[in-house]
Amino acid sequence: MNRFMEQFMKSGYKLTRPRRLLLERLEDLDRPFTAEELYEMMNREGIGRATVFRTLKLLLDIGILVRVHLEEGCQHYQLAAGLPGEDHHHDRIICRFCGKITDLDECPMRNDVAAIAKRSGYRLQGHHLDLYGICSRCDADNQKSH
Amino acid sequence: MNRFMEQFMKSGYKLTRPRRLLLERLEDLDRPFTAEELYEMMNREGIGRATVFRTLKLLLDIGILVRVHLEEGCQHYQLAAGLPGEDHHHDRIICRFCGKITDLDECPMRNDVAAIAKRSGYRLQGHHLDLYGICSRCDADNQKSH
DNA sequence: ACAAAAATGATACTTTGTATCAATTGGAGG
DNA sequence: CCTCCAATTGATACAAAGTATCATTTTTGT
Ligand SMILES: [Mn+2]
Ligand SMILES: [Mn+2]
Ligand SMILES: [Zn+2]
Ligand SMILES: [Zn+2]
Repeated sequence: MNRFMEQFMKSGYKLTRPRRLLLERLEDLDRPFTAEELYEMMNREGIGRATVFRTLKLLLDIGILVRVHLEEGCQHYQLAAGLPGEDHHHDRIICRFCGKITDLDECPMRNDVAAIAKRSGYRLQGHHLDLYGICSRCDADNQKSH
Repeated sequence: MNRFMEQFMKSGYKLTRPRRLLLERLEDLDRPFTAEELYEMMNREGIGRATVFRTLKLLLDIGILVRVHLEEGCQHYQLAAGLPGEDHHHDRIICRFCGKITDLDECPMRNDVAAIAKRSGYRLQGHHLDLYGICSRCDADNQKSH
């Protein structure tokens, strides 16, 4: 009964065997993953295709997962950072080598974003920022292997 | 022989009938579109499925089109803003109502992005920013219709 | 006009995701 | 603990999105 299961129960849905197994796997996944990757894992334990896709949709809805759009290849998922229901702010920095994603705790936007937006004629509602770079681990690895 | 066709020729590929027709349609498309939408348009003129998908890939490669990841539903395409080969900077503001995308001419990042990134242990390479809001046209329309 | 190379479109296929539905199961209430 | 029923499941068939193949056509340099 990990933190995901508790959060899941609160949502009112039944905590079934397939869902429990899936939520267990999530513990380990520290990288974005595709539906197909998850399906292959779960299918080894007998979980059906439809169930995996249905559950993914549920977890998005509940807020346990968020969709991630990487530079190439969309339709990835990852654990939602921070607490659900909170301000939906997901500025982040992504390693171009290994795909690791770290959420920024500070928003690096200038104060005059709103002004810039207004000049373009839009009423601003929100934003999403992705920084790209190389994480320290990959950076170190690449130094060595050269 | 519009600006796209000239740019296309320079790339060294043959300017064939299907490609010419497709590049003509692009003139009009001021919104992001899916491959399927484009296929349906072109198919009315006898262009085959494979050709449309192949040509899309070509145009991405040449830099006439860029891929756009919208909040919901990825895999859209739109005309590349600015000149190709230039700094790959595509910060933009997107209308949540009609999908209109306007590129920002100014980058609203604070000067200390690099510092924030460094604190997270990454070596920063670039970024991508999406602002979200309501465009002036949709804003006005919504006022009226209420 | 000719030939070679590039491109096309029909077709079949793969991949990714969804609808259907009979069978199963979790868990609320007795 | 047992019962019951709505919720859920997985098999299957299907739909949508994209790719490989290949015989035929088109483009372009000469
Ligand atoms: Mn921010
Ligand atoms: Mn910028
Ligand atoms: Zn990395
Ligand atoms: Zn709009």
